[in-house]
Amino acid sequence: MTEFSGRTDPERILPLLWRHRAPAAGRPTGRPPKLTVDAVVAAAVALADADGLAATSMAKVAARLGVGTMTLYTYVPSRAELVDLMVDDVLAGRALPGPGDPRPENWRDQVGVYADRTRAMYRAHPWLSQVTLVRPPIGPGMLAEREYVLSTVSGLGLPLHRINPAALAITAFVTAGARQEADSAQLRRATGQSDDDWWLQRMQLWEDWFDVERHPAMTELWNAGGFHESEDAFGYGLAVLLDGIAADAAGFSPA
Amino acid sequence: MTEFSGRTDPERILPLLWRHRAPAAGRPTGRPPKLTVDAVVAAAVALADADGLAATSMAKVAARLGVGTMTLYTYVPSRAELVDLMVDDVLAGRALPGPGDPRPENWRDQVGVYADRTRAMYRAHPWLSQVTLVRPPIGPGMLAEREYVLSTVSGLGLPLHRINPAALAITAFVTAGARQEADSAQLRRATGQSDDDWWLQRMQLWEDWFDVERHPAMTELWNAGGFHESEDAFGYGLAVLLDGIAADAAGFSPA
DNA sequence: CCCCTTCTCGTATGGCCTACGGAAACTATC
DNA sequence: GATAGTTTCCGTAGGCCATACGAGAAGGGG
Repeated sequence: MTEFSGRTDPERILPLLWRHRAPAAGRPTGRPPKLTVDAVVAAAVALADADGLAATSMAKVAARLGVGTMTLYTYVPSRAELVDLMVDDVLAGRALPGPGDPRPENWRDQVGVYADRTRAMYRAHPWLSQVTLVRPPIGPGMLAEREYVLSTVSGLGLPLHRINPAALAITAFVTAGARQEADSAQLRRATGQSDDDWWLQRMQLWEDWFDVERHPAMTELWNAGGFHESEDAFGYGLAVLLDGIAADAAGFSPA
Repeated sequence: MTEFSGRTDPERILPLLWRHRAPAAGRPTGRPPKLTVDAVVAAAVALADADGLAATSMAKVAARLGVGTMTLYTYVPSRAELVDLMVDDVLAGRALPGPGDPRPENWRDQVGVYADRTRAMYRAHPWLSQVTLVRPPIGPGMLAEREYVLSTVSGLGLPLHRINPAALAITAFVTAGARQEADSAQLRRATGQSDDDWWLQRMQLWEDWFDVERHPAMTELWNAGGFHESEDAFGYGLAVLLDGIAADAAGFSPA
């Protein structure tokens, strides 16, 4: 099941995301902490990378750090906040070019940088596909992403009310592809079977169940070999999506 | 966390998906069953619709049917198979036009039918967004979807190796949108708070954290009002994606 | 040496899936 | 009507999970 980010108290999670410590005015001190928030997040990310998000229980993260389970609750209000912190951490890890940083000139290549790094992020942290991002952690990583993608489409000449939709469409498509790849990798690990083997195993039973009459388009494409030598669907889809956005923008430029 | 479909033994799940009973040759009979597979699946879907997939435990499904928990294991090998059956059931529930059934003439409208019914499906069954479909149940519902989407792009004149990628890109984009909407609906239910309220609550803390210098494109678009009167991102994105596919196909047609 | 503050973490509760195996319910046969 | 054969029903038990609560430990400042 998907973990739901975005259920966390903003007054508590925002200072954590931006790593603002409490003012600590009189600093009365007390027992010194064994850990830091960063150490907890890093251990959780490492565990999730290795064993998946379901295996990233509070008990296992604590064990990896050599402390008792309940100690974690000193650093993080609950597991939900920990997941938010993990997510923004890896989002920021893409290190997308900020304002003033060097980037490709062509806007399509700029989108390419975003797509490549996002795919790499999901490959390194496939558990990310288990966390919905409809209410994302409002942290540095998430804001850097929005800034970068918006900056790539801002100069195209789109009308004002289409700039954000275009950026969101690009993000949605890129993320969908990266998530499918991540889910695939996790299944391969969990089952020891590749996607190709999985489909092959089912193809052997294909003729028992497949009704040619009800699926003429599939059958025709199959017989013509159209499933075998397919182009990469996400590369193709992103290319034509960008074509469509560019054509839309061109319609508003002076001819 | 996402539930992983596609981990199920094909020899057991395929007959269930297609509802082929064992031959029952000598039919020795025995104690008559209280339930059917369909009844179990229907109860599980109803429960998931109402309370979400996490709340759809074997114990709760059994309770809803008035039987002991372990009784369910007579009908389905495990919870994983039950989820597969639930998924194919609701996929088939879209009742997409099959070969010979009436459908819009224009291919864009045909895709529109697919998009609208898929969105409606995710609205009715938001738990679907928790199940990855990279190894989907090979059942009637899933095959009907592939057949329909492929049939809409088959007549465009695309080269053979781009027909399936185009169909997959459409599915990926439509599904990504529907899933975001579903996640949003689930969060609204779980928290009692709409997305707008959620963002508003965080906007109030915006100035404490947001650095204008690092986010010039966002800032400019915000000040110009580009976030307020935004067009629907998924409607816009699907339109330009189809534009891009059509333009690609036109490049192969005789001029 | 004591107080104050902070961090540490054992225990306990209520849930989850499902392996196992005995009891129950039905038909067919004698 | 008894018995055998077959199938379905389901209680129990074990090993996971998050986290509320509160007692005790470990520092600094006086």
